[in-house]
Amino acid sequence: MNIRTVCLAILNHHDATGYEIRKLSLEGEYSYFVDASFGSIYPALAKLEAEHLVTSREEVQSGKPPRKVYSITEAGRIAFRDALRQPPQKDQFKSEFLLIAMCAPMMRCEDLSRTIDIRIEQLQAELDIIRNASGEFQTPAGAWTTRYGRTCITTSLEHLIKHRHELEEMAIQPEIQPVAEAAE
Amino acid sequence: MNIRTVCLAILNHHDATGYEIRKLSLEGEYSYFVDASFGSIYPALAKLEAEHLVTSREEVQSGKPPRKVYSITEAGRIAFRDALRQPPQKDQFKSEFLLIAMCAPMMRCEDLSRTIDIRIEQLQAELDIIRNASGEFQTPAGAWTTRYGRTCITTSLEHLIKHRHELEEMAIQPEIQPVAEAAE
DNA sequence: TAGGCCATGTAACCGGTTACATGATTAG
DNA sequence: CTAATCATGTAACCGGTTACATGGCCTA
Repeated sequence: MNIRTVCLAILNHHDATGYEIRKLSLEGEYSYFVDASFGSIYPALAKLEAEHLVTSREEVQSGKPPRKVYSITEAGRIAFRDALRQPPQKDQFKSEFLLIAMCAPMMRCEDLSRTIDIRIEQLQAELDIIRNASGEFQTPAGAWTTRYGRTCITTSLEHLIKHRHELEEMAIQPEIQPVAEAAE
Repeated sequence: MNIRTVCLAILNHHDATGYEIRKLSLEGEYSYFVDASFGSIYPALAKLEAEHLVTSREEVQSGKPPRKVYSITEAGRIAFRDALRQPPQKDQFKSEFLLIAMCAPMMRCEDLSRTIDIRIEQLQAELDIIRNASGEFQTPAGAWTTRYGRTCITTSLEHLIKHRHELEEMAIQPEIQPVAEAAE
């Protein structure tokens, strides 16, 4: 999934500036697809314009820098439709967390617990993003996608909360100091 | 999650050649983390060796090309442990399929159905990989990771099977030809 | 006999990120 | 007064992929 196609996808259902596209790709309904940075979006838009797949108009605003609003052209819609039709490449679910989980026995319990906490927070943050996206006007297809995402993330979160202790038990337990005798 | 760390992770629990590391990253228990190609693995291993984090020995085989078997060193184990301890970067779940789902209304029903079929096959293939990985000798942590992965993928698959028709109804329905009158 | 598997490695390329340059406005 | 938000864009860099080079053995 390259930036180019994502730009077309977003412009396909509403006009937007490069700045807005980045926000959508990080926080909005499009965050499942990419995390795009300015350094990739602006050149992609410029290239799409050169190919006449999008057009742009400058909107001068008082107080703020002028916005360059892009719109998709008919040729762009066709190009996008064609891109959609060809078989999608394999979804990728890459998790650094799982690598850490797999190596639990070589971690100190406190480090592992902290890592799990962070992971839980990340999953909750993703659910928040989805909840916010659901609030906005959405197409039925957008709503379907949102429900799908929510289901997957919720399952992941619940499994992690339910089974984290099993993993934590595998970590290196802090040696109980024999100073305990002093308490007697 | 860079290739370098993945090589260390694999070598951390058994010796391997570059060729084997690639297979593990594509099909084995490590497929959650990367899909690494030769072009990245061999240079990574060479660099790790130059840094004394791994060592290698050549094993001549009859009939087959000689294997270069890598082992992790004590310094490598320490470097890996340190890498594990720092907070993991956000997991990424990037799905081209979801982008297509979001655009269901602009697709022909047959194309959409085909895409969903492919996606289901992919998910089933991933489950097969996990099932095979479970069969092998595994550490408890490996088993935990495997269960986690299986839970997430199973949920995804079941949701998709259960709700695919809702999405398919949104696609462009093939126009019913008024030739139907002929049947009367 | 064609294609796949084993096995290692290099070079060209490319898609992306990071950091930089610029600058006004607004909220804390 | 500081930090964040709005807003666009470029240049250097980097981590990876793709394709190439090489070659024997085994299976269909």
